[in-house]
Amino acid sequence: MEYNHKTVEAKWQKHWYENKRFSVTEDKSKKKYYSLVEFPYPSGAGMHVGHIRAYASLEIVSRKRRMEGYNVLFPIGFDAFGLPTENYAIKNNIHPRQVTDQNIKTFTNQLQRTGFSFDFDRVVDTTDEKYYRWTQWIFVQLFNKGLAFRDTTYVNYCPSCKVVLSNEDSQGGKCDRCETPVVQKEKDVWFLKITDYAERLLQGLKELDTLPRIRIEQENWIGKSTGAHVDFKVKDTDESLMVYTTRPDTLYGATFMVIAPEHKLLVKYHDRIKNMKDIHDYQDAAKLKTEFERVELQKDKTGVKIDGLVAINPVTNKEIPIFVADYVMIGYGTGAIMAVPGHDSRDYEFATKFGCDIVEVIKGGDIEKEAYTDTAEGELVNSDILNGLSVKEAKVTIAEYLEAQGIGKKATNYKMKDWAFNRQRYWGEPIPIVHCDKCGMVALDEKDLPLVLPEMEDFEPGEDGQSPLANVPEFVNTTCPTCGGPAKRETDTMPQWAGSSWYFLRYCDPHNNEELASLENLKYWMQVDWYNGGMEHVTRHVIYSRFWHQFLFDIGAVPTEEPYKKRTAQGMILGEDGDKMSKSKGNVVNPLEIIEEFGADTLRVFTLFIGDYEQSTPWNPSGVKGAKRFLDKLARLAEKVSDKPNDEYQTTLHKTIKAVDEDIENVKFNTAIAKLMSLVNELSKATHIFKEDYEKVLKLVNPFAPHITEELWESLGHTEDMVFASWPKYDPTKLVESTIEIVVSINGKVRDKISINIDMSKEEVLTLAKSTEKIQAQIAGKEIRKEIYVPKKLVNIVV
RNA sequence: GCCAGUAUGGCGGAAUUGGUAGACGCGUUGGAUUCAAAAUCCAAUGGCUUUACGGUCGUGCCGGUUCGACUCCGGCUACUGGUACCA
Repeated sequence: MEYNHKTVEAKWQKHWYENKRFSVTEDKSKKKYYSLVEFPYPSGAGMHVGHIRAYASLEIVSRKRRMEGYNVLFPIGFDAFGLPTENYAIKNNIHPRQVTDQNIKTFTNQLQRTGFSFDFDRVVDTTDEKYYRWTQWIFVQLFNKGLAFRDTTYVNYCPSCKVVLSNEDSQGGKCDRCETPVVQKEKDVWFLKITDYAERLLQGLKELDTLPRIRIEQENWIGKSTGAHVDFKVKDTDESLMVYTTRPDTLYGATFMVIAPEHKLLVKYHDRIKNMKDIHDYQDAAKLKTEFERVELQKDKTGVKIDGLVAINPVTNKEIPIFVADYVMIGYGTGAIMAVPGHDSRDYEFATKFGCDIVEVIKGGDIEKEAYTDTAEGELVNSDILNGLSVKEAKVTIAEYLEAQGIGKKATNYKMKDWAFNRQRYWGEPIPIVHCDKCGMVALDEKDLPLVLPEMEDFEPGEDGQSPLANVPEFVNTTCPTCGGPAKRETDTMPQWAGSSWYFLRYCDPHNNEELASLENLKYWMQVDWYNGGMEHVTRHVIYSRFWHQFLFDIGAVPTEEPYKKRTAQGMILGEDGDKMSKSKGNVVNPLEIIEEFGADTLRVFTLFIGDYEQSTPWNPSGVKGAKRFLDKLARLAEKVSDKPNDEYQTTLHKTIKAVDEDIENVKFNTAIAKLMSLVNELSKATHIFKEDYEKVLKLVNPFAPHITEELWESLGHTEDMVFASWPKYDPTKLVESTIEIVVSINGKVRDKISINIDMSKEEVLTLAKSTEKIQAQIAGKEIRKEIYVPKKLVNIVV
């Protein structure tokens, strides 16, 4: 019998959602479990099968946890501010609000058609003013603690989107969204001082249960390094030029210095510098270079020697030249370096081009040819007090020496930069700050939040990177909350990362109008027990949200320092052609089409069966029917159900219960399903199936295919639905077989198989093994040198 | 460049405290059922070789350890992701 997936699935979806089977309350009598998936950006294209797969993992876990007796919070929401919606709205002359509402409707429908057990009473929408009121509130707290500030910098600017981009949004010199080459533009922008939390963000990773590659990616992003600050006297001035170096032990090899084009030394001593015009020209040229060009041109070092200023190496006391070059960045360390060309390939290249001295200070290479950089270990030479020491010893000695002389001390640096927190577009949270001539920048009072986005007709961005909000005088012109005088509102909006940095907190108390979420609810639900999302969000989103969470912890708004206990990341489903799914390539698979033809259960099973969950894998359209056949077979087993127990398949059944349980916990959904398929194959060969056993099977399959299993469960006479039925346990005594088959090999090559009793001794097994016809033929006339018996596995005879 | 991951049949992928390589699924071939088809069921399915029994080769490449290596060690190659003048 084949079941009709359309009627069955519609029936159970109606039952679940109308009866709010997945809506939870803070029931303190039960253990809680909080499973979190990254909420989607509700694009106009709707979901693709990748979304289904991303959510399916914790959908399985959540349904399993419910059956295990947990009170499960499994929420969903929409990260709905953003450029695609705004661009679509402009193009089609519709308000982004309307577009967003429509897209959310589409997504919700798709999610429900797939049978996801989300708590739809807790849906959050970042563009809802009841939500972004609290996003703004958090910003105000950050601002009041000095963690939100404005600074003039050169920023990445996309001339097409007409927005300023963070470094993260403009990788490879191209706009993340539209691929237009990015240009540099001077602008006053908002920053969040995430660097203040760098060390804590790094330390907090120790507590996080995650794969090494996920942890390492975050560690690299934070980029901690340790070394020293060293002062280099500038000759004939009181000035010291401070550098940061991770290799103070190579100080004797520092034969010149390089400062970034933006370095303030150039301003302070401009009248002493004789070639100031050359330097100005160089600075101007550097400004024009985009990040992309800097990277592309990295092989060709450029720079200008400062004529009029000379530094002194503090340990050799030699005069060394100072250069300006854009391979030194103003934003990292002190914006100045000591160049050790003998042991740094960048410095080597620069020294060769500009004719600087190259001194070997660590033995082992040939600095005539190239920089010797394999210097994690080695022996110091040409280094006076360090001569003969190992690198390790030299680091200690020089550090003590520098401190004693007062010319340097240990220092730590982080690659991570402050978070550029702004966007010059309409469809984002307005930044709740007022600019007053008298009082400066003033945050809005809590009672004046939310600062609502004004209704507008025209969302075209202003010229010159201005936000469209600047075109609305009613919005811009206001009064100062402090002095009451005339003032102007900030017109930038927040970046997309804002709303997603705390949404998991709102789920704990989504309708609270007094605070972002009550401490009581947060204490019950937090931390998130398991958070699954994309590998691409491991650095930015996860770090940004951890930063906000640590800050909220510091001001007492949340009860835990870290938000997440465990983090996993799913692999992508690629198009049939092996490329990333994208509209432009035309290889997107629409889940609704699969649901129509094969059913939601089939789609769910197949997206998890297709490959290892944490690995990317191409979509295989013909494979879908395999999942469908499995479910049809499972349904057909109902015909064999009987009240009589059956011993035929007990070992397989209990082994499968154990394995499926473990596989789900270990994110091995593909093998869990494979083992269920094997079990169903075996059961379909059995003479009959004991009813209780069939129920166990249905429970195991239920998290993967909830509709059909509910239907079959009901057909067995159950009136309570399966959602809270108990998860099956295996019986350890049934895992052991009395008779097993083992392999007999000669010199490691399999020659025969024998059936043995589980408690036969080694001697008995070996005797039996040697007695078979095939083995006799193999060992006849040969000398047996060694006999190996691996209990329950194999016998190996060496001849 | 650096960091991480991956490499197994026609395809997606299983199997690592070293112990039957290819579970499970797709596809293919043959058969049953059918007026026929779809669906379903049964069987076979890594290469070469053999009528068959069997033999032999085989987990990206080269070498090593071991009774035994997809698994461990040394040396490469290719692809994917992240990151990048980070001092």
